[in-house]
Formats: sequence, structure tokens, C-alpha cells
Amino acid sequence: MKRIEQKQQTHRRIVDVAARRFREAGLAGAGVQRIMEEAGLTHGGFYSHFGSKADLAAEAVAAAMATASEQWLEGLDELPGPERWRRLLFRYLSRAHRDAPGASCPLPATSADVARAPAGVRRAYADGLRDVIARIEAELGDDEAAATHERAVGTLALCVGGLLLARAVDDPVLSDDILKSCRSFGAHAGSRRER
Amino acid sequence: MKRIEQKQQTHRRIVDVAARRFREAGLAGAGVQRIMEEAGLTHGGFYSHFGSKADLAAEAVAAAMATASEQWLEGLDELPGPERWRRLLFRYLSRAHRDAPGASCPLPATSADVARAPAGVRRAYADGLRDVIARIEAELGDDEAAATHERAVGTLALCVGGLLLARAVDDPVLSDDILKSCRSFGAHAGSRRER
DNA sequence: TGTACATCAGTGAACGCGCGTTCACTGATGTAC
DNA sequence: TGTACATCAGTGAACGCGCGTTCACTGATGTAC
Repeated sequence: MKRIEQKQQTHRRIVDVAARRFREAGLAGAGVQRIMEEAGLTHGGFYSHFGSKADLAAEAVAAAMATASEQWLEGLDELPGPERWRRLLFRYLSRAHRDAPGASCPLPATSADVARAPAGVRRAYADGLRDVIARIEAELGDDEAAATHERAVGTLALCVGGLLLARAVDDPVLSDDILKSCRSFGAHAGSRRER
Repeated sequence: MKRIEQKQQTHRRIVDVAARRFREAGLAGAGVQRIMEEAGLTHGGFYSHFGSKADLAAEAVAAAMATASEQWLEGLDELPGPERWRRLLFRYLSRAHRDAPGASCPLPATSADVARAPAGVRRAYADGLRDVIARIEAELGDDEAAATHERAVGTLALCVGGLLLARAVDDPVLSDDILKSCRSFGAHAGSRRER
């Protein structure tokens, strides 16, 4: 009994480290050896926990998506409807979020690698993304259903794209401008449909 | 004289192949050896053309951005103002574009890797991005300046994020839905400011 | 116009390195009697 | 309660491989006389 719990705990620790490393370095850039090392283990034991690096990637990306989406949506349903979307935009498209890739949303950091990853990773990612979209709709929606869906997907894409560009750019002024412009664009995009 | 021209031509051929390979496989996933092979050369000669793989990446990303932005903007200035943005959204967020990463916009495919790349690559990327934004403003803008800038950056981020998500997902229905939702969201976002 | 020499784009073998993965093992934990 | 044995989470060395990079070289192109 205790041995099983111990192993599950170790498993979770590896997934947590991997979820951070994959966001920091990409799926291709983060290696098994270093992930195991940062989890306090040697790399040899890896394959008693996961069938392959791709299996770990699938678990880690799913875990990161669930955790991250909870973070940005937390408490938004207590705000008045129109304010919710605005608040999400400002939370997501912030300098703090931009500057902490390892602890934030996995979508800007890993999506391009997921597109090139084996089927298992892509399936886990799609399942996670469906869930994220459903959560946004449930938490923020108060329009009729179709408009809420479009708005949820559109706002998510705007956030992910904006953060992606802001991170890639090697110029703090341009980077801040991208965040700001996307926040304004997204807020206006929403406000039209508010009444 | 002729020898110099020959070398410049070879140089351009390597950059062209690299621009495609980097979009297909990412900056980390595309190797020097294969790029040289596909350019019809052996890998040994690489360093008489480029100081490092990163130098090639900087050139290739810049070249791909210039070419791609010309493609999506081509002919849009002949349309009436309100129609231009819509047309850009439909061109960019299309299945054809989604399914041909190697021949399309480098932003969804390489931005995450650029964020982790050496300074030279990031500088070239930032210069290229500034140019893309300026082109969109010049080609599509007819509002007052600040709104056009926000709209250009926001629309670009929406396009890049939408395509990124649509490519990562392993489910054609969800993928098509993402493209469609982002097109609608972007079109509505714009239409509010049109009058 | 023809010969001798210099240049240099591209070749191909080699380098050290870190990757994902395998496997024989160790030794602490848990079980049976 | 104590002893003998089984289990198995984690260790550490090793594997084949492709990576970016280096370098001595070849042979066609271009130059000088």
C-alpha cells in the first residue's frame, strides 16, 4: 500500500517538473534526464513511470492546461458580466504572465511543438483545450450560446497569440505595446456584443 | 565575378530551404545537415555561408516574414476599407493556410522557439514583426492612427493564435471550429469601429 | 592564344556532446509462516 | 515476535543516434603574363 502511494507521489512530482520544463524549453528542448534530475531522481527509472517521453508530454500538457485555466478564471464569475472578459484579458495579457512562462499557460509555449508531436500528445491537448473553452464559456458567458462560444474561442486565440508575440520579441517597448494593443482590441471586440 | 554570384545564389537557396524547414519542424527540430542536403549540398560547406545555425535562423525567419506578409496583403488595398480586414482574416484563418505550415506564415510555427533563441534571432524577428505590423497598418488602415495600430496588432495576434491552436489540435472538427470562431470574432471586433 | 598559378565554393570525414531508451542491479519495503 | 523470502521503486552504466561545428582537402573557376 504505502509503496504504491509513494510511487504515485513520485509520478506526480515528475509530471509537475515536466509541466514546468516543457513550458520553459518546449517539448523538444526539455530532456528526460534533466526533468528526472530536477525531480530528485536518476533518469534510469523514468520508464517504470512512463512508456515514453511522449507519454509524459501528454500527461504534463494536460495537467498544465487544467491548472492554468483554473488560475485565470478564478473568481471571475463574481464580477458583473461585461467586466469578466475584460478582467480575463488583463490577467492573461500581463507582463507578469509574459515573464513567467514556466508557471503560466502552456498554450503559447507548447502548441507549435504539439502540432508536430505523436497522436497521443495531440489527443490529450485537444481534450484539454475543449475543456478550457468549455470552462471559459461556463464562467464568462451570458450572451446567447453561439456568440459566447465564438467569443470564448476568439478571446483565447487573441490571448495566446498576443502572449506568443510579446514573448518572442527582443524589445521591451514593442513587447509591452503588443500586450496593450491586444488588451484594447479584445475589450472593444467584446463590448460591441455586450448590449 | 561569376563565382560571387554563384555563391550568393547558393546562399539564397539555403535560406529558402531553411525558411521552409524551420516552419515545418521548428528552429530546434530542423537540422543543418538536412537543410544543406535539401539545398543540394553537403553539410560541411555550411560555415562558409553562415557563422552559426542561429545566424541562418535569423536570416530565414526574416525572409519568411517578408514573403508571407506580402502574400496575405496582396491586393487588399483595392477593396473598400471595411472589407479589407475581413478578407485578411479569411485568408489567414483558412484550412489551406493551416495545412501548409512550410509555405505560410512563420509566426505560429517559430515564435515559441524564437522566444528561447539567441539575441540575434530575436532581434531579426522583432525587426521583421515591426515591419509586418507597419505594412498591415499602411495597407488596411483608414481609421485614426491609434485605433488602426491596435487593430493591426490585435488582428495579427488573433490570426497567429487561432492558427496555432487549429494546428495543434488532433480533431478536424474542433480545428475547423477554431478557425471559424476566430474569423467571426475578428470580423465583429472590427465592424464596431468601422463607422 | 596558351600556360602557370591563385583563389575559394563545396566535399567528406571526424569531433564531442546530449538525446531517448534499455537493462542488470540494489536494497528498502512488504508478506508469509 | 522473529526469520526467510518476494517484490519492485529507483540506480547507474551503457547503447546507438543525430546534433552543431571543425578542418584538411579537391577541383573547377578566374587571373597574370
